[in-house]
Amino acid sequence: MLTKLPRSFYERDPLIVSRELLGKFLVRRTEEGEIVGRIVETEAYIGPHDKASHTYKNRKTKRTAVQFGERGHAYIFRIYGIYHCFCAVVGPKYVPAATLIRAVEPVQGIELMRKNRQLRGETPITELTNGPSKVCRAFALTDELNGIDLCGDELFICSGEEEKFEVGTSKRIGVDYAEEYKDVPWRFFIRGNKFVSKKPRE
DNA sequence: CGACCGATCCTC
DNA sequence: AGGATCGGTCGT
Repeated sequence: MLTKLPRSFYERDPLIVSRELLGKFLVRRTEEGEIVGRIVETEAYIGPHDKASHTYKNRKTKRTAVQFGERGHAYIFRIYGIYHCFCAVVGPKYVPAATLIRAVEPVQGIELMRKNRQLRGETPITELTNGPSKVCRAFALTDELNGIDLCGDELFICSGEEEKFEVGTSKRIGVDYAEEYKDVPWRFFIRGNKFVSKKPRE
């Protein structure tokens, strides 16, 4: 039994929210069916001080605007021209912050995920959603869904039957340019889970 | 306006 | 190890 997370869940310290999103269920409803994945890896980006964040120095642009709005909305952005990343806007009001969903464990709608990924040939299930842009492909998350309310019915996150797990932390992936913020332990993952994107060095 | 580059992934 | 591919960002 899945219960949609209330907005108050997102309106807390970004590091707490990022950690507590582990084990929760990401749900996407499309015309073709419902897709569900268990979140196994997240990262926190906390403007305005975090040099890895798009909202560093409170940079407010067309792209980053949703991070300055109501908590609990989707921040979806394009990366390397061809991929997307999906975050939940989190934190106290007026602090632009987001939790990047880096990996999920497929739970439901697995064939639809495969179709959305447009992969040729057989791909092991562990390769389906073990990275932020793979999650976006599998869950059909594109620019049009940027800013969508995660308290709505198209894309949302639920609590449910939570298996017990240990939380691991590490530095974030792909932000080595961020100077004194490049090594902060703001990546969270379920220890030992097969669907985590990269072998963590804790 | 031009140059540079990225919260990535796939193929060689 | 390198390429895809384009909008954000910043310097001229």
